[in-house]
Amino acid sequence: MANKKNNITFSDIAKYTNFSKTTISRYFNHPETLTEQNRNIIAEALEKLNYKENKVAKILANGCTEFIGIIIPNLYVRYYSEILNQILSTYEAFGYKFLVFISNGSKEDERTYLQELLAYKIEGLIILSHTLPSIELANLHLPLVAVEREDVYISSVNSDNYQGTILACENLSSHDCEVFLHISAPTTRTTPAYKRVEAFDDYCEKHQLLHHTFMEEMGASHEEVKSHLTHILEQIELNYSGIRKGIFISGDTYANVFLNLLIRKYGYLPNDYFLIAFDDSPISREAIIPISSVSQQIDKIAFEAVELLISQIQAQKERPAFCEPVHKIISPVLIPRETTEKN
Amino acid sequence: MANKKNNITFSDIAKYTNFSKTTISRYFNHPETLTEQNRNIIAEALEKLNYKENKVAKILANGCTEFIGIIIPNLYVRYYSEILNQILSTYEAFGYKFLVFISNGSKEDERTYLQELLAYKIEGLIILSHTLPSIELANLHLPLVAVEREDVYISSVNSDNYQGTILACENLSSHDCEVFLHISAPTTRTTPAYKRVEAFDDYCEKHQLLHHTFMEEMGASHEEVKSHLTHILEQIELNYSGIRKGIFISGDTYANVFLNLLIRKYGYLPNDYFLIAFDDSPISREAIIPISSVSQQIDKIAFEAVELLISQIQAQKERPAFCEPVHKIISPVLIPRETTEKN
DNA sequence: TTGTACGCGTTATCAC
DNA sequence: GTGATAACGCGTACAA
Repeated sequence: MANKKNNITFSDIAKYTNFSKTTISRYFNHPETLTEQNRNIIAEALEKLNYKENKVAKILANGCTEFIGIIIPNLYVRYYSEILNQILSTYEAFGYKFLVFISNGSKEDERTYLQELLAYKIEGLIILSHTLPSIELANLHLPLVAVEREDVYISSVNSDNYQGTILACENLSSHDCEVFLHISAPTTRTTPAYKRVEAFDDYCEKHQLLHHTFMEEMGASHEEVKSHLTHILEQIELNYSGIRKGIFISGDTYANVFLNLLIRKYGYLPNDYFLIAFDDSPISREAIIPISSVSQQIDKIAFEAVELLISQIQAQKERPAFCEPVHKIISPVLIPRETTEKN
Repeated sequence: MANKKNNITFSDIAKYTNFSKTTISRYFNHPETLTEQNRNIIAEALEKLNYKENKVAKILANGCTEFIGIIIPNLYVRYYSEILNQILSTYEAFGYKFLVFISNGSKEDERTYLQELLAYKIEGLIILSHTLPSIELANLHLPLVAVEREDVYISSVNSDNYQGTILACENLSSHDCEVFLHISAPTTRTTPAYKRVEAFDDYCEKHQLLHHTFMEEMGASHEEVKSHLTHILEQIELNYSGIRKGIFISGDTYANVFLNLLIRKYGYLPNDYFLIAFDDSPISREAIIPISSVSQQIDKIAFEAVELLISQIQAQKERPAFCEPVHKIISPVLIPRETTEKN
């Protein structure tokens, strides 16, 4: 009944039921073409012989792996772990399985991951790492969606960094801030986050507001970040003392550190400080004083990314032609909290 | 040269080089059995025809998927995202690929994930979710390693929760705390974290210390946690005012909330409060006052889990007999920070 | 050292 | 409705 490897196959079921392998296959893929009686016979046999399906064989025969590859920089940054969380959760909706690689920033390694993913015949790729240029990725001729990274030659889903920044500025305006400050790590022009820099400047210049941007490399460790922000805080206290400061910090990990520095200095958040962060990761809500933040709606980004990818997978199956990159934008939402809405 | 699907296979390479498919296969799997000259010829052909390997076919032929399945509760909790991070990173060391499912706590769904994983012929499973009892998992007769969950019938890797708690208590002792308090969410006897409760009680009773355990359901949201801890803090202030309090909080997310409550009340950490948390996730270091914490050495746990799983996979290949469950314990390390080491 | 022939477990294309 | 038969792409006895 079972072969040496103790693996029940269609052949075994076929022998047992006196049908052919074809009929067993149809039982799974086109059950409506069988009589109910025969369906029952097969169902019983499957049960009795304890049949387990083998998708590897299925893939080889019909070419559909239902695999999507993911290359993500790390899971240490909240944004990434949450977006992976949301992407993996789309299994319920779409049924695609995910092969996940963590990229450590080495191009060499990342190319290895790509080869491995291609070898497993992934149907599409979601890429969050920013190591390889999009032109190289486009040359894979594989359905592909980038999330929050350079996306000149490939499809992508991003949050509207420009609009989100405007929301933050408008909130700071509504609190009559007298100087607008932007704290950010350096970004390059092709990066989605660069839009935050642009938007901040645009807004301040349009409304003729006193403003300044602190843009510097913050370092990788918490201690480095803390020391950089300590220095920035000193400058702010020196140059803008006594006036209402609206501070927009790109990234709420930084914002949390900055807030903690203020609290350790004063024991409370001084009245002339108004803080808004970006991302709205849990730390914003859990900070000692809950931090106002621009939420990226990560669940939507993830869902749209998978949906867009699948639509491209299907498009390519029908006509394997070149697809124009599609760029989707998700609107962010301002979550006002205590660092701006004081009472 | 290429077939209709534009897929180069061994056949194509064979025709092109006038070797047989077998020789091409050997080029990859036993290159030493070819002359260097022929190897070069084949290498050139592979290059010229742009051959891409197909691991799906390979799997079907030799049965080795190099897939490991992972079922993890979520990536919202830092411990899980970090352990997934570390597990995925073992690709460098072992080459196994990971199929990841997020379990939402439904048994039904989890069984679906298991079936899916089995259909893809995973060679082993790492399970962190605690939805299904280990007896059911053991019945899969699949190499299996549990991490930080009930593990009566299956192999596991856990941190030494008992020893970690003792380390915490010893530190609090060294600061001459007069009352020992333990704040924890409820745990059940078969859960690894239950050992923290036991160890705390054992230590306090052995040393005849005044002690109390606050064990209550904290709720899922930050706001709920905050409200529970506010209440606990009130009780502590009421019952133990004026004496040195050593507080052991199981989980540094809770510890951070508790610390923030103290700082918002006093503007600083009062001298009679000594705090130690468990887990040492980034929040411990990044809290407004860095929190002393018992580190679980997640990197080691992840590595040992994968290593143990692979050893079981190999053992089963050699003699597919029943394997006694193996339980590995990783020693935690106390990371002293400002909430205990005051100056 | 190299080639032949068959197997892995399923799907697809025809016939019947 | 059902059944042969040939793919799918690679590995491996066994033979040469």
